Amino acid sequence: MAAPKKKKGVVSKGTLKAVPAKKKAAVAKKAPAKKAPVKKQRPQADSSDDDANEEEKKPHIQIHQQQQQLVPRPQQPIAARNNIPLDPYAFSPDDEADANKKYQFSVMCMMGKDINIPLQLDIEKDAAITALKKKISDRTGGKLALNDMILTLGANVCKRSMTVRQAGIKNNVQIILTLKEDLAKFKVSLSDERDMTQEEVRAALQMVGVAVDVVDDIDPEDKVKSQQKKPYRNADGKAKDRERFTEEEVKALIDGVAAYGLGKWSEILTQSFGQSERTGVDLKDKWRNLTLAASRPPGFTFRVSYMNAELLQRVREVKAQVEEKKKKAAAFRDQKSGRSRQDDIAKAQAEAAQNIQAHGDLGYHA
DNA sequence: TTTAGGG
DNA sequence: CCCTAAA
Repeated sequence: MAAPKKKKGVVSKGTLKAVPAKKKAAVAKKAPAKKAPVKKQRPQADSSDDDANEEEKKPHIQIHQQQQQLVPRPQQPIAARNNIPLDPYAFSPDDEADANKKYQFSVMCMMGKDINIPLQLDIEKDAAITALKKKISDRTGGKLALNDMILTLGANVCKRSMTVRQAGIKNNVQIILTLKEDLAKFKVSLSDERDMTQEEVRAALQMVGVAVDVVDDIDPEDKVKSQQKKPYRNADGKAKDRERFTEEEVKALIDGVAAYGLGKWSEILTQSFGQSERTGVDLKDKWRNLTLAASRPPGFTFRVSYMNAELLQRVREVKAQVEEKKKKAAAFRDQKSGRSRQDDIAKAQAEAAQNIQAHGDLGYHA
């Protein structure tokens, strides 16, 4: 643990891991400003489309390093698919009731103010909302992309981060499907990313001709904790140029955790990552996100293609293995030092009593 | 300096 | 990714 590792400073040609070219500019401009008393200010979160702030690259300085090929999203929004002669609104639901699934319900496709297409669906209760959208998409022959639709149940938006059950979906409920394109037409917006009040949702839906109740009958136990999306923007409002972890880096991290243990980020950094812009904190954060990803419900869609079932399974295994090892190590330490949790408490209390015995009254009494 | 967690 | 209390 005494390897001289430098972080932001030298930027030599990448060794093993990806050393993105773009970050070099950022480093270069940050180094000299080492002592600038610049006050960094948190960008006021403007919750815009989370997909829109990816660009803003720097055309210059781009050395010949192979560009990280951006992994395309599964499907493109309607606006981008201008080459389909078919009317995206014209699809007929073909029910094929799989009566053995957990929840069966209907989806009313509110497209425009008048078009309502009832759609019978069923889905596992612990599937992700995204999986549900995928089913709907399939029914349309893929003409409707996942990102085109917003699902609501009453005055609640079914967020992509929720499971079907968490969204409050039950047997025989009716879900409303509204297209983002239509929402845009009416100058309103609904988000399945951030939290919205029921009133906001109700008002927005009303504008596109959908009336819903504002009663919340979702079991509190099934509700997910609020997940406010972070801005991911610099103080100047421009998109932050973050470096996505490459598949190679992720695998190096997983192997590193497996090899050196949980929390050994400095170690992993020096041993499993060659010259890299990453820091131990980066690895720690990434591991946190990886384990979170590994706990996502089936059907959850990730932004990068390498987050496949196999990789996620590996994360789960390493996580379990490493956490267990750490727990046993802690237990061993306690045992070796002749202690136990209970003993610690007893000992502390004894010491406290001792102190009172020794210095107890501190001469405060008359 | 490195970790661990919340932001 | 950032910020920072603790270790």
